[in-house]
Parts: sequence; C-alpha cells; structure tokens
Amino acid sequence: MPNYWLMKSEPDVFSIDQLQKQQTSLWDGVRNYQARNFMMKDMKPGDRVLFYHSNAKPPGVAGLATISKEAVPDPTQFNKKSEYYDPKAQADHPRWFCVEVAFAKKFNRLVTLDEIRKKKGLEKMLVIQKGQRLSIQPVTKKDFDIICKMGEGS
DNA sequence: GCCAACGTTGGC
DNA sequence: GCCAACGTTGGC
Repeated sequence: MPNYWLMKSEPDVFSIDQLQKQQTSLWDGVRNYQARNFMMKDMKPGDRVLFYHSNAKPPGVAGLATISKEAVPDPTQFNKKSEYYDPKAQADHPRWFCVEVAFAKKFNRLVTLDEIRKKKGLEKMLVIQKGQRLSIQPVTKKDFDIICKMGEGS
C-alpha cells in the first residue's frame, strides 16, 4: 500500500516541467531533519507525491510524481561547490539522504494554495496550517485524491 | 522586500 | 541542557 506525500520545490530552482524533461531526479538539497527522516524511514518506491510549487505566483500543487528509489546519501553534501555542501558530513557517515522521484503527470491546472484553503474536506492538510514550512509532508489518501480531482478539472 | 514562524547554533 | 541570536522558509 503506497504512502502519500507533498513535496515542495521552488519552481525557479526545480519545477515540474524540469522533472518531466528529465523524468527522474534525486530530491537533493533537503537540510531539515524531519524531512530527511521521512525520506529515510518512511518513503518507499511506489509512494505517490503531490509536487508543490512554493515561492511561486501563485503557490500550489502543479502535478504528481512517484518515489522511484529509496533514500541514498545526498551527494551534494560532499560537494564543496554545491550550495548544499555540508562540511560536517563525512563520507563514511553521511548526514543527509535523498530519494529519487519520477515524473508522473502535470495537472491540467495548478491547484493553488488559496483553493486548497477554501476546499471543503481539506481543512486538515498540513500545507495550509499556520507556520507549517516543512518541505516534505505526509498526506492522507483522501486529501491526495481530492487534490488530484481538482488538478484534473477544467 | 517584509516578516511571522520555526529550526539551528553555540556560549555558558 | 538552556536559550538568545541568528538563519531560513515561504506567503503576502
């Protein structure tokens, strides 16, 4: 049975269109322990993902992805030239992990944060809770399905 | 660009 | 282990 997630990305940095172009991508650069733990411990291949565009105008869910590989050490933590370089990470003791995601589909229309706020039944989604800024969040199947329908509508 | 909310760091 | 200072997120 798959789990359901919402993963945030700033479209200026990495968008659903880029994922579609390259089909798969490591979800690297996550530097938050709670988000890391979701990837390390809870995500497994086949899990479904709402691809959320944050810091966008407007922000919202742009499409769907699927977890294609379980977590591996995030290579950017060892790369001194990367903005995600972490001097405290050691090769034999990595600190950060990332899963691989595969493109699934781009919605016909963006499901905006504003619509999610107003939609009956989605009141409990973490993404609309005040102060919630975790970049990877668990989602219920019910909420996942509602968002999918909204994204496929006209 | 502002800033509320939250996470992390580091001195003690 | 506390907590002030600082950094980041992300909507607006």
